[in-house]
Amino acid sequence: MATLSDVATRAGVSVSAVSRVLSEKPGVRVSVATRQRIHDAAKELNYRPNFTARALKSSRTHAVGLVVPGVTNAIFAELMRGVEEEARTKDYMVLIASTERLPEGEESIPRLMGEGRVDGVLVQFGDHLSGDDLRTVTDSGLPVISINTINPGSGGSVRLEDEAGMRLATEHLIELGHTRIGYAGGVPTSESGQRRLAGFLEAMAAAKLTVEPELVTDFGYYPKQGAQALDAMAELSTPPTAVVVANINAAHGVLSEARRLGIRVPEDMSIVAMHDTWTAEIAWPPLTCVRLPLYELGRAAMASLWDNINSGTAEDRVIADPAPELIVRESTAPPAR
Amino acid sequence: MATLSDVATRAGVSVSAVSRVLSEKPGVRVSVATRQRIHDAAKELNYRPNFTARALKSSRTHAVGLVVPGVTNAIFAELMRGVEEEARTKDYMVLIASTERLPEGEESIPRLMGEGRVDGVLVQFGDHLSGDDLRTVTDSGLPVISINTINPGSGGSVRLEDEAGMRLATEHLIELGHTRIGYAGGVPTSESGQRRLAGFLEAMAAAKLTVEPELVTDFGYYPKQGAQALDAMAELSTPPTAVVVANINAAHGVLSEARRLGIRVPEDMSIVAMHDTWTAEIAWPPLTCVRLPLYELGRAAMASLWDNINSGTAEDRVIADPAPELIVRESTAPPAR
DNA sequence: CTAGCATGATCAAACGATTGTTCACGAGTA
DNA sequence: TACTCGTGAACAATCGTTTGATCATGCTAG
Repeated sequence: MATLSDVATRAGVSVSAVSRVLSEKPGVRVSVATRQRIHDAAKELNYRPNFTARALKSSRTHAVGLVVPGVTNAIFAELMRGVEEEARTKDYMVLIASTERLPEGEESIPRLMGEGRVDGVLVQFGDHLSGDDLRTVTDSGLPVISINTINPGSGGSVRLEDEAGMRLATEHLIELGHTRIGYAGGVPTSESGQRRLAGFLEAMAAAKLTVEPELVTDFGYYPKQGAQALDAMAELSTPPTAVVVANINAAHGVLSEARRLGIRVPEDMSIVAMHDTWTAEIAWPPLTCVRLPLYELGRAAMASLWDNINSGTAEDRVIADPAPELIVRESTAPPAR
Repeated sequence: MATLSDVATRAGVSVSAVSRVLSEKPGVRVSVATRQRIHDAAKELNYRPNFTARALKSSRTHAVGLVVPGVTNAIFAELMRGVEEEARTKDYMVLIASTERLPEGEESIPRLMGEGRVDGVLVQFGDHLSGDDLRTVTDSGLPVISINTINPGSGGSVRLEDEAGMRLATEHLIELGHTRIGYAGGVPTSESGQRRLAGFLEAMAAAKLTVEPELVTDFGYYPKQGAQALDAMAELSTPPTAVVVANINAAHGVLSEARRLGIRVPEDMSIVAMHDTWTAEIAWPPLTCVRLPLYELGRAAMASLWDNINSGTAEDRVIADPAPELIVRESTAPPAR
């Protein structure tokens, strides 16, 4: 709680002298003696610069906002870990803003962005964020990096190779011998969802397999919606022998629902999912997944935001290293026959 | 980006008038006409009070820190959700500080607390936080609420009924007919760990069952450590027929390891775990758990911190509503014979 | 007619740090 | 001796809000 002027008094100098010495700017003219006295006084008083004062003067808060659809899923956790770690190296703090269950008319996003609380924002648009919210975010004038979506307005983005990932997943099923393959995707308005679907369709087309419309669903990425997707497919006269699920959270829902419906995985139906979080291993059966670098995505997002804050550059980056990788576990097998 | 003085100019009044009107303090004498003009001007300029300036003047940042051992687990997620939601009702923001993989000598905690960035801190001590860290936190003078640990220094705490929870879990196994029951606990220095162990021992004593020392382990709460615990028990000449795992994350590790060792759950060994997160349902077999109110714990923690910030009161609360509840799934069964 | 007072608004001093400008002093030069 | 210049440090304004103190005005009451 010691202030600059406390230190100044104790060292017998002016506050400006203390400020200059402690901030260690090159080219300050202070004698060795006073420099020493200032350092001593600061140490004795356990001086720490007051963040709010600094932020007011410099209009830099050294904090960024992370806007996410929800915090209770493993994908968020991985992403968060990457963001957190990169933020630490940049001497930044992370403010979480979850859009989950936001009451109607709640304006926490505009407030987060409009009050000068953060220097920039990382946004992962969920399925349910409105165009209004999007506009608020992009119109704020703050540096924004959108995660896994190309931002229609200004601002940069970081993305994964969704298309390649889904191709990999689909090819795996095709190689196993499946021909009637279903797709459980996200809501069609989502841009990354479109890329994932494209990857699936490409792989199917490349193998000269037809994709029947009723085998392509777009309920969403939550477990419940995965369950819905499976329900829809199970009702068909000839259900698919394998399903590509565009999100691992939804895949967990698919698995639960399969158990409920008495569909054996992988004997009756193979499941391959997008994203490889730690929950893939504890699931039953352990999920065959495509691993995309979520942690690196988080790091890259934070790094890009930092660049954007400090130099105004805004680029759209694709995180391709490490490359998408198929992790084969026990939820996929050749079709029964 | 509009400031008070921008609004003042536009409305043709002084900044102080604007400040008083917009902050809506009772007992301000401003005519209806100017009041209206001020409101209009503020709206037209889309004025938002600058957070840093406000924080500097009032020494209130309307932000709290949440210090946790890690962000990639479902227990954190539940807790976080509660904290977040309560914070929103109190008009507070949450800053995450993970102590996971903190480089040696990293002083992010002292900085978080010493620079006036937050009005208070919520701390969930993990297994690996040093006494030094603890002292830094309690000595900072900031309001602190510790989560699921009684804080040795000042500051309040919120806890769960760990003891009752473990009793419930153990009694479940006893009722199923198990007599040789193992215990996979957290590191012995953790206070909540001691309470959990106590609950286990009580239930065993009440049933007049002996607890052999080699059946009680204390590796920790991470999946890997759960696996270690199972390894240790499996090596015994007579392994237990059931194991109480003091943390669901560790339980997932136990399950994986059991699969690796060819131990069938629940046929060869029953597993019951503490905490009921969403991962319990996707595990194989779905885990029998004791549900403790983690979400409510998060809310209560934030609410207590708020009280502490605003009135200086610091109490130790036990969150007993809803009461611990046994959720029976498929990882427990009567002993084979 | 003027002291007293309520009303409505402005002034100005903080909060703590940063930073361009100024100042005092002594050494070096003409 | 007078002037310049370099050095080491203090002065003072500023960031945007808050808030106690002050002030101008018109009205009531004595």
